[in-house]
Amino acid sequence: MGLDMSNPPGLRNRKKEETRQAISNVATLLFVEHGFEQVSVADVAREAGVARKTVFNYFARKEDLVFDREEEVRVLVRKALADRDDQPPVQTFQSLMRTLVETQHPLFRITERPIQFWQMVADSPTLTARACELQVTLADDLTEMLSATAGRPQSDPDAQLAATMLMATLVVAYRQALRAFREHRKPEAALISVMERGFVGVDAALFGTPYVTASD
Amino acid sequence: MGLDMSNPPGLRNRKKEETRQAISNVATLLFVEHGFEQVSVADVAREAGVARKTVFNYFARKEDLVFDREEEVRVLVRKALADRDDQPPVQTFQSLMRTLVETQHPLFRITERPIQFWQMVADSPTLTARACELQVTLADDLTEMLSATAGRPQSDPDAQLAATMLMATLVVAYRQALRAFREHRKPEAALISVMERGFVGVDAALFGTPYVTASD
DNA sequence: AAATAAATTTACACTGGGTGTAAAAATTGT
DNA sequence: ACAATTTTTACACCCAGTGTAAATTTATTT
Repeated sequence: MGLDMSNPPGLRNRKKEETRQAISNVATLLFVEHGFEQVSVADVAREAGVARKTVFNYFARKEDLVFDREEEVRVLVRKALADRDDQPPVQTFQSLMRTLVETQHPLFRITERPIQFWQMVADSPTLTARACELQVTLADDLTEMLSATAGRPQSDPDAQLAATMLMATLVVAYRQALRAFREHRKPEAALISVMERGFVGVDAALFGTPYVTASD
Repeated sequence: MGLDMSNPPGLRNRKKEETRQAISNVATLLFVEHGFEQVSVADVAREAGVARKTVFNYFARKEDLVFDREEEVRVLVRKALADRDDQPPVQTFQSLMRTLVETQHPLFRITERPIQFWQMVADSPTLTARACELQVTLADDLTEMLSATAGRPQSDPDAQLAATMLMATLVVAYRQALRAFREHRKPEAALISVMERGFVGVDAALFGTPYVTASD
């Protein structure tokens, strides 16, 4: 039946998913209220009614209690690159981002919720550091996807440059959107403005490579 | 006498600088030989003939035993931006980077030493993460320097985009240079190739802003 | 339904990074 | 030589994260 091959129901797997969610929810609540550094993993465990070890059983690092949606983004990008109709890969990626912003995709819309989430991140050196890590991980993944899509060797310099500049652009665009929101200006306008500028830059930097130029 | 206001000699200050260096040197040796994660701060302290607390007295984090030259880069950039002759700031920065590479500045030349240094970093998740952090810190500092130089408000979106894309470019360029070195190709060629591409992108992205366009 | 196999939770002990405190040792100035 | 200041040290903590083996829960087999 299901489209969800990854989770054959069964009592056991359902409970696993439930406790995982329970722990994650409790953690988020505590972190937002008291700050990431002020809440220990032991606190989270106690509040979730579970052993400390169980928390680490589900989340390798404390920071993973906060960041656990990277994979969704990766899937979106991979799918878009697979479905593209002989448009160059960088253009495909750019279109995807424009669409996600315009359609207010849950992971990209700027509302009160993400604001306080990123405020919590900004208030915690540990979380800020982890966010940096995730950014370069995503850039590396994007590098592989781009080079694979263009039939180029892994870690092709052009792909790496494209991916890193694209991620840089998105990070700055998102930061400016959050800033705009706090200052009661249109966040989407700020986001798109920076994003389009960045995209122009990427296209210029990669001009002549198969990442921005049609292959046939 | 001194150009070095920061260190009035005196027996005490001299010894401080000596022990700091001693600890740092011992640490680097141990880390390169056995790997960052395999060597504990207690090991470093013992080998340096000093108390564990003393190590943390000089270096706030274990990673700081490895990365302690960021400030030198910041100073170089600040000086170049101050000395510029009404060239737009982004161009000044780009010229500085070209010069540092061409003149084989100690912090930028690609030789056996940095290779094993960065290999050690690559082998350690902790150090890799810290390197990411430093990258965004430098980008933020560069943002401020650029916007200040152009007489714009702090955290100007254009400055932030420029700074972040510039840092992204440099990181990719340096990574490719290391890669070229390992594969017995000309590292400088690889570095410059990526760097120039990135600079073209930055100029295109920022076209029309005071960061790449002459002010008078 | 009972018994067994497999996976999960838990208690416990441990390593290592990092901090606070107060005493001991060393440096400075008079 | 003595007093004031700074640095080092020993010691006692807290917290993140890991390994292990026992206990508990779920799945499977007969």
